[in-house]
Amino acid sequence: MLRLTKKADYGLMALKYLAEQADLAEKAGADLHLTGARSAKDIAEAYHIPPQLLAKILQTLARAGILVSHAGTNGGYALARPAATISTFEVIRAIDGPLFITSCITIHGACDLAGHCTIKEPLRKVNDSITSLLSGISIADLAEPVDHLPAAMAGGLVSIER
Amino acid sequence: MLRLTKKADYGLMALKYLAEQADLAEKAGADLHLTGARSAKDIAEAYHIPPQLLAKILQTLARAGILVSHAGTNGGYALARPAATISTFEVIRAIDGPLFITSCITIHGACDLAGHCTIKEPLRKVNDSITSLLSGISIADLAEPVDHLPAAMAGGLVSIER
DNA sequence: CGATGTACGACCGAAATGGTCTTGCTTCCC
DNA sequence: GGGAAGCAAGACCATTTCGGTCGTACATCG
Repeated sequence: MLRLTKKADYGLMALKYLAEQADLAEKAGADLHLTGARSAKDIAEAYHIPPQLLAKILQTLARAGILVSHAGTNGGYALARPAATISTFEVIRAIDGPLFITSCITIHGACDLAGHCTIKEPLRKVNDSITSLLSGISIADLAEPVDHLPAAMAGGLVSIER
Repeated sequence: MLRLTKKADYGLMALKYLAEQADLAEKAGADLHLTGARSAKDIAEAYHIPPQLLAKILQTLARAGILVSHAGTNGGYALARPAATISTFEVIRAIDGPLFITSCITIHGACDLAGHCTIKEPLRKVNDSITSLLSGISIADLAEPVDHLPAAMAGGLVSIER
């Protein structure tokens, strides 16, 4: 249940990586017009993921305004904004699309089963809770050792085993 | 993203329905050994969902100990416990299986990509938050008009449009 | 015994997912 | 200017998952 796709996984990993690069570049005082830009291939190699697939993911991220791309030799991708201002929610939505927790809630909020689906209201709230949870977590939060996560993440630690 | 399957949807709807039936039966003082038992076909008709599919879902729930079944004429399914003690999490897990938010976290907690997946730790916490969120919502919460949901559901209402 | 209903496994088509290939266009550097 | 490095984008494909159906077997009540 509640699985996010491998693409989203990859996307988050790549963003985290780029965030670290940007951080390093900044600390080194580098005067690159694109601080910490890295090619899709580099990132793919770092994490052992299919380069072509990652490329496609990065492209969609760039289209969504989360990354900026730079073609040509020594080109690559870099964060379009500071890592702290990019939420995981935004990323996931850009990659996986605006899907909802319940199949019954469409884009227009209408239920296929007009009247007889009384379950959707409470579930919509669950949905909202999750979105706000994800919205509260930025790429920067992923990049740094996470001991103190945003308040949104408070909550029991239910252990899940089969 | 974060979609739960139609089966889980159906399962929750059916449980809600059964919870209401049990409630009615109790109020009427009925002395049924199985209070509010309903056949799969009845429920399916009430919500316009494929009867055979629902039957299979109910069987799964019965195997999970959430429902009790009674074969034969006038048989059917009823809640095995009070609706307030059945969490949505439990239901979803029974139907969809113990899947995790990130594909990288397996049952054994091991990551395919041994070392180089540094994203999983924070995501695991998100995962835990969601589980505890769902654990805090019972079937009874779904059945009654939901104005005051459990505290776990506090959180911003982020509106999501395409 | 027969009607009603659960139990369960095999099966199937459609859609989503994960991934590859090809082709084209930009930019840098020699 | 001409490569080489790199992004852009779309067609394409294999595999899995999902939603749903069918058939058969078994239980129970009247």
